[in-house]
Amino acid sequence: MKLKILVVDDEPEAVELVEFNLKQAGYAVMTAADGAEALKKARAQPPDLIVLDVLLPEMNGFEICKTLRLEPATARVPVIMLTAKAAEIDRVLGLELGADDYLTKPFSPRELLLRIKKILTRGQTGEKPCDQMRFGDLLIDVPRHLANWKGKPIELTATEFKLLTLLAQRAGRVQSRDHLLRDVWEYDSLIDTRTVDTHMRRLREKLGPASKHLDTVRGVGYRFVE
Amino acid sequence: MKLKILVVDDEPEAVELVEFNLKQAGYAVMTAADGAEALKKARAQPPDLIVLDVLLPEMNGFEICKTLRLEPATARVPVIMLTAKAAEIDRVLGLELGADDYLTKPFSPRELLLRIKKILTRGQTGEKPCDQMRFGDLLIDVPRHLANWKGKPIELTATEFKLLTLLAQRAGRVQSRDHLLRDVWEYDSLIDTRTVDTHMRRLREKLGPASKHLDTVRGVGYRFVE
DNA sequence: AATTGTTGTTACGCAATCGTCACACGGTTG
DNA sequence: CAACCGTGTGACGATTGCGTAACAACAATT
Repeated sequence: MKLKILVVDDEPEAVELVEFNLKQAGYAVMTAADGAEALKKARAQPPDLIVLDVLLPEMNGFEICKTLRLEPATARVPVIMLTAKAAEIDRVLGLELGADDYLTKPFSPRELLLRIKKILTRGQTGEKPCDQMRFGDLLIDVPRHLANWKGKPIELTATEFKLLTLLAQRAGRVQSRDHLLRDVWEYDSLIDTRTVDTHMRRLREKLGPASKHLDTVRGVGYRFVE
Repeated sequence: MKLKILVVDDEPEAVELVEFNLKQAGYAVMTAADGAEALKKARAQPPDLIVLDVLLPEMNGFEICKTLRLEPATARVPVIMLTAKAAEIDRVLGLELGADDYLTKPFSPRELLLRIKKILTRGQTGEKPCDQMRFGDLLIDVPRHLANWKGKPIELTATEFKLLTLLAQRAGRVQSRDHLLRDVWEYDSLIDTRTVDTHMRRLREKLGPASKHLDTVRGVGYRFVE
């Protein structure tokens, strides 16, 4: 019994690429090119997960997501958003839309598969979407945009919070500066700057004792340890 | 019924060398000098495997690979990439491109034949170089950039870790100093080959008892044994 | 317009790391 | 047995990478 995934994107090439990779990975794939088609198919045959591009003609991904959430048949289907700008991430993952994850284009199919697998296996174990993360005394609340240390709030700027969240979500795995620049800052070029270092410093400063979670892996990047 | 292999390279000499060796080994060989020709031939008569040079005029190997993956007729054909720099290996082997293996130039025909044989006999069990490796009490976690010996972490520098990972991934096969320099140090052939010795020494030192996995093959190079 | 807060860049110093050299050791060969 | 070759070992400058601070650009607010 294959798991069904609905892929919504108006670019046929993108759909094909994703579809191929998902089928390769053993999923059953449905596709839709616009919002109306997506809603129709999702209602007729609720999938186990939806990959949803934000930039669509007429009805955009946000509206589709909202609509899906309102209808009982599709309210609980996990959604992964594509092309969300960094500025929109909070909204996407927050309670307003309730997407389960996001990816910024261009993304590697590998990355997408990992996210999908994570979400789908999470469903089996009955865990709720972790918009809240706790590591010891450190609490990160993504939708509320708050970080706590032993109950005491830590005031972080938008960039710092994004950086922290990203590292925490990928806890354990080392993130290179390039990778962080791409995901937090949305730079596609490999420009050599010390921007990441500076923000890591500010983040550590504000985190205080909680900064023990932030590891430097010399010559490679940074890592969040639990 | 001979297995068909498509060789794509713009240098006639390289093609000839590979072609000769493959025919010698009992394969049927098709050749192409550029991307367009390669795609055309691959579509017309899908081969059992493709040897693909990255550096090609006009359309490079990455694009060809992507295109091949998108078309049903060629999507499942294994690809071995040539001339990938060490920095690009992850991308090449990742799901984005989905190559099955790679070789850095210059390579020995023998090496290429081994890789080809391995892939073709592998059959449909889509084994990919996994990102966690265990050898007895030694655990190597690539994304986390960690090495463990009986649960105790071993602190390695970036170069040491790369060296260990590379040897472990090619477990069993002897790696010459030149080969290691190309893959770990990214073909800075200006570097003294004794550098490898020094790093092997440091690696062994830090690995402690786990260094029993690192064999010296006198007059040839080093080998990781399980 | 001025102030405040946030962000990205630049400069610089320190320390970890790297590559090289010189020498010691052991196996190999004649 | 002695000369030789290849490797292990230790030490030492040179380099690199990172943390830090100061600065400039920019936006938001007053």
